[in-house]
Amino acid sequence: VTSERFGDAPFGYNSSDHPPFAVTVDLTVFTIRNGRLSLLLVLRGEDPYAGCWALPGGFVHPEEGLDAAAARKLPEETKVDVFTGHLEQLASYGDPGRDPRMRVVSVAYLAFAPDLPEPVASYDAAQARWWAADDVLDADNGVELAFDHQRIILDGLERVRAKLEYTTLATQFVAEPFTLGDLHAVYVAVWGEPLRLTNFRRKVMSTEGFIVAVDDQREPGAGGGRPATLYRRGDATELHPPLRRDRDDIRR
Amino acid sequence: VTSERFGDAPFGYNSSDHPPFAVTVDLTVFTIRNGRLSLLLVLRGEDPYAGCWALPGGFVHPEEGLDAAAARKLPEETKVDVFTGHLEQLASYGDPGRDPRMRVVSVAYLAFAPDLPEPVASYDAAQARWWAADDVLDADNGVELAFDHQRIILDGLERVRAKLEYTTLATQFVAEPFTLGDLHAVYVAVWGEPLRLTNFRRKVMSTEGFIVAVDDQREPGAGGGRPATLYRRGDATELHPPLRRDRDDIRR
DNA sequence: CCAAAAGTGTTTAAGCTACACCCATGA
DNA sequence: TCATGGGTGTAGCTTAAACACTTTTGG
Repeated sequence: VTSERFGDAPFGYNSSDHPPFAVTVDLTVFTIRNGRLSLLLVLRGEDPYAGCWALPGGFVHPEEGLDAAAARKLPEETKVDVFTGHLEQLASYGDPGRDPRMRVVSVAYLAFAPDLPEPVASYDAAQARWWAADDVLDADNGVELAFDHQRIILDGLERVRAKLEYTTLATQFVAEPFTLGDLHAVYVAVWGEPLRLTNFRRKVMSTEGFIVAVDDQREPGAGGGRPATLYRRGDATELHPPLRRDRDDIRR
Repeated sequence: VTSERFGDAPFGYNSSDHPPFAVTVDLTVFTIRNGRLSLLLVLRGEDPYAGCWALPGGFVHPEEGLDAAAARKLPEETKVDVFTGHLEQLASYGDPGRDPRMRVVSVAYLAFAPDLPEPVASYDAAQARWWAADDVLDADNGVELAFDHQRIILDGLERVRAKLEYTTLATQFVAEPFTLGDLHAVYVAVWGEPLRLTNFRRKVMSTEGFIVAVDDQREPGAGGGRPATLYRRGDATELHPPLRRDRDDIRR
């Protein structure tokens, strides 16, 4: 079938060599909301998986790169004009049967967003919303996920957690300028463990280029308290040595 | 064009929504040969890129998962009956124009192989061979690479180097049983830096489940010397704390 | 003055580096 | 016995965890 699809290619293949696949991008967009690591999901209105929650995404266009497709969908889905944050490829998922309609290979992307407005606009209500990652995965909450998106979300989560260890990407979760307490809250939310602020401060400050102080500026404490120094993101992208989390699954 | 390709899908899309792509897997197979980190390349006989070296790979079959496609190609390309080693997804590459014939998305895989026989069989000579990674990339050696395979190789290389830091995958480069010197040689080859054997030993031994001693067995020294204890791979997969390399590009 | 949040100092433990030294084998 | 590669002990440095303490604001 449809071997003429590539008939104008200089060296004609026939379609049995390269059956056509649909290629999509799926976005795992993470942010911190109310002190919890959260991700954006959209409610499916049509079968398959009508009524289930799914990662935002869409088909890759004919003349568009994979990264470009992800970058195009990102502002659309988060309802912002320009997306400021971090975007990277996560992994690809292409099991036969993952979409009952046809053979689809999905290239998943991982995005780090600073706190964005809840996308529950009037008519859009319940179509797209932020979910706390724990609530999505703790199953008993009745969140049903479409396709193999649970697998993708789990992979994305692990990547986020790992990346905070050895990169400066935590700063992509906070709006500038930010305090050390803000940054600390990101780590606590993502790793879900206490993490002493006092030693955290020392480690962050000792990594040159992680964060830079905004000259002499301060922020009044909310209900009293000493004003914190304000910072913005530095030039560094990797942490050496890394910030380490204790993992239950691995004992030293 | 060819919208009937998916005409039998329960919810008819038209092809403008999901133009067909070809999907391939490309393999970056790494091993240690003569103390150097090496990878398998095949010589292209046809245009495009005839006479250039390329990563082995091929089209994903219609009813085959991505991992399955990579696992199928791996023994074919390395000319072994069963591939023992490590295989994981690396990343996907889908820029328009990366293949001049048609739109191809390639899912690259990364494989760790113990030292395999040189695949230069008689009639096959110069069709596929192991290249030292440095020689492939140092450009002046006249190795021309097909497609965007230089990018893929660079990504694969960085992944190999990083993985030795925090996983036990170095053991996948040596045949069992092996000595601590063998394992040390893997790290030296991959990282390309001295690494003190004496402290390396301590770190490896202190990580429970990294390697386990083969009961009392020893190997005669080649040109004299004390016989080394023999080990096999343990159950552990991750290293805590990691083995750290010093990186030039990043200063603490 | 008190509560609250920010930030510093200090003790102690743990890990890592470097280097000296001992062990077991072949020639 | 010497050369060679395998393996251990240990002193000293560096990093990190824990916790007590000081600073600066609002009420």
